[in-house]
Amino acid sequence: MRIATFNINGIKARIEALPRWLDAEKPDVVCLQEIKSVDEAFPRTLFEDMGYVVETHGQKGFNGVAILSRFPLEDVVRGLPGDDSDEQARWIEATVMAPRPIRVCGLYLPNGNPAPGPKYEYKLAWMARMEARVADLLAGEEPFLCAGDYNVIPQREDAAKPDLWTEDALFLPQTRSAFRRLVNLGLTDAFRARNQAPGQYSFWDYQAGAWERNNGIRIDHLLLSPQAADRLTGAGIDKAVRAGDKPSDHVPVWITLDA
DNA sequence: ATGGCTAGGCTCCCTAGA
Repeated sequence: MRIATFNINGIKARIEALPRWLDAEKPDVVCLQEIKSVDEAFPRTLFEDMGYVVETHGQKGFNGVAILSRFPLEDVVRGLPGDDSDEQARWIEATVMAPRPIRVCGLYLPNGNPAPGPKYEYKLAWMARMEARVADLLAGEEPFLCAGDYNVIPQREDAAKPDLWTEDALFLPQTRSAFRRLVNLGLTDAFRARNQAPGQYSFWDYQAGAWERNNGIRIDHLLLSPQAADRLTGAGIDKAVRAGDKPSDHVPVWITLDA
């Protein structure tokens, strides 16, 4: 089973590129971020006609997450628990009813720039809430994963020019520390478990020829619970998608699981 | 002093992204 995460940077803008990639790679489950659409405007029938079940958690203009799945989705939760006043659509979770079911959490973690400031405080608070949610899920000792745009560069080798990011909310020590706390609860960074080579990125800025110079960062991650990691058979980044027509600034990152 | 572009709002410039 192949499970992917893809920040599409707008469903309307990716109305051709997303189906093109789905046709080519045929992932079983996809967590989408930055759909930038309300639920009613999401072109769900396009994906239903391709054999996917569609669950969205959108909002007007910005943010917005969704899950596409070839298997039924059950027990859908929209919004990250822990703060009823949070109106940003950045979290959706559901149980994928594959032969061996797995809980999938799709997330779009706040960017946090400029730091310091209220946006950075929101990012850190959001990460603390996610840590609490993950701790709850771990207590269940069931397979689950958290897939999405974390807006976190975990290590120097995850950026082409790490020294340019030292003051950035994606790479500040507090950000990386919060990410480590999450991982150290007992999750596995699936891509790094399978591939230790540097220079492998999931985002390239539209500006300044970042793609042409391979000036990228690795910020899209799939973190696996122990019971999910037991089944991990592969992981990769669909880098070529960035060179396609009208690309997102992110590319899909995927894993394969046993059965 | 500086984000070299892209996307969406309800626009003819603004916010936001990373």
